Amino acid sequence: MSKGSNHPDTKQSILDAAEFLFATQGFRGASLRAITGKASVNVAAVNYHFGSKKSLLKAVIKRRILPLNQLRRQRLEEVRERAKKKGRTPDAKDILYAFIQPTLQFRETEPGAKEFVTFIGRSFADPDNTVRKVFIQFIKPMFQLLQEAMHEALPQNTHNQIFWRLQFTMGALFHTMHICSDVTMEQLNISALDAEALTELILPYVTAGMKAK
Amino acid sequence: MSKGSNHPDTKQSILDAAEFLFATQGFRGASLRAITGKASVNVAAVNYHFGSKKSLLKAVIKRRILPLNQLRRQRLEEVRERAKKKGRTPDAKDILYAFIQPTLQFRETEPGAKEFVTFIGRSFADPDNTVRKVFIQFIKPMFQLLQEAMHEALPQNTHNQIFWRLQFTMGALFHTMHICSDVTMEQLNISALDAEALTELILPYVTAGMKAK
DNA sequence: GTCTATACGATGATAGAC
DNA sequence: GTCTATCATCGTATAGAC
Repeated sequence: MSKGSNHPDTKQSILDAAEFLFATQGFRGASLRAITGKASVNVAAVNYHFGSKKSLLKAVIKRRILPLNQLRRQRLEEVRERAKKKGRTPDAKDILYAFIQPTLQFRETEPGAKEFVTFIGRSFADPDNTVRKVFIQFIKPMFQLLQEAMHEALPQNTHNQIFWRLQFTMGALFHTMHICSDVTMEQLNISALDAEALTELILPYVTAGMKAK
Repeated sequence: MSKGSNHPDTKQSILDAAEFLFATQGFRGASLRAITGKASVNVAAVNYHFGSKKSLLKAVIKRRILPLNQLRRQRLEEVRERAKKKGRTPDAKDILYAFIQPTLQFRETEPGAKEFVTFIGRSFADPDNTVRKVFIQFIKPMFQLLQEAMHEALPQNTHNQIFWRLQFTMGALFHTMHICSDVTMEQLNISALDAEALTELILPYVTAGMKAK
């Protein structure tokens, strides 16, 4: 029997290993050799299946973020529809919940998702331009949707104000997401919290922030 | 005359170049060759003057953060003293202003500080453990001071609540700091704001967040 | 088609001779 | 202080085995 061949699905193994290592070591810090080593496949397998390290990054992000974005979009639409039926403007808190809850809940849905959440929490601040670009590409349409919905909820606020306050909200959320990585929790001496507890902590904060003054 | 010798201060030149490149390319992305090239000194000068790349990082951070932390500490003390004299508890907004205003203002104090602010905004989320560790080491005592002051301002809130809300605040602030880098501003199509405008935007948000419910 | 072994050229940090 | 050598490690390309 050979060393590590006959994988049920090589691509999947690579994606899983890459997701974990990107999250813990960063895009630059995770070498293809480390990734393929963890996945027990050959070094060249990445280039065969994905073409390049950059394309692998895109695949890692895409696999998780497309379903996540769809869920967030659907939740947002529900909030807007419900408000419309009542002839009212949507509530800021409901909009924020529709975006934040699926994000934090996602950690607990399937194995590996935890690492992914840490990773995207860091991506926006990643020093590597490649990572930031790919990430912004996926978050941008979601952010614009959020902006529109929030403008309906807070019509008295200027576009500029809503834009920046949503940025602050993203900052708080991303920070929470990457702080919840095992390594960082240890460095800061925090005990673990589940998605529900985290949501209950962050939601009043960001809602009050958005509605301030 | 030789190519690049006879620097007024080699160490200073290296620190400046490293600060800029760490901020724009990240710790891993900025090679010693790029740093010494930008500083017009020999490749080996870093190892001669600082010992290693890691020690250079510490020096870069230390140079700016020690005076910044002292200023923040002093501002915080002033707020607490002023409240004590009046026989009242300090106001949450004043505490947050004492921490945030010097941070954002710092960008405009001296050349190079702008890059530094971007850099520390990113450091907390840096995938490289080295960077995170050094950064946490410098921010931790400041955070604890903030926590104490905030507990005086909001005695009805639990320690856990104050801890997390301050984390959200840090998230919003850090995100703002690294978003204000020239590259990211371009990627997001935002126009530049000065420290005063930014402070006026973020302060109501984080204050309302801290006081929520 | 899928996967492995191996090699290539570039670039990384650092150390020793001067 | 500088110059140069060293040695590890990077992403990627290729040739061939199953």
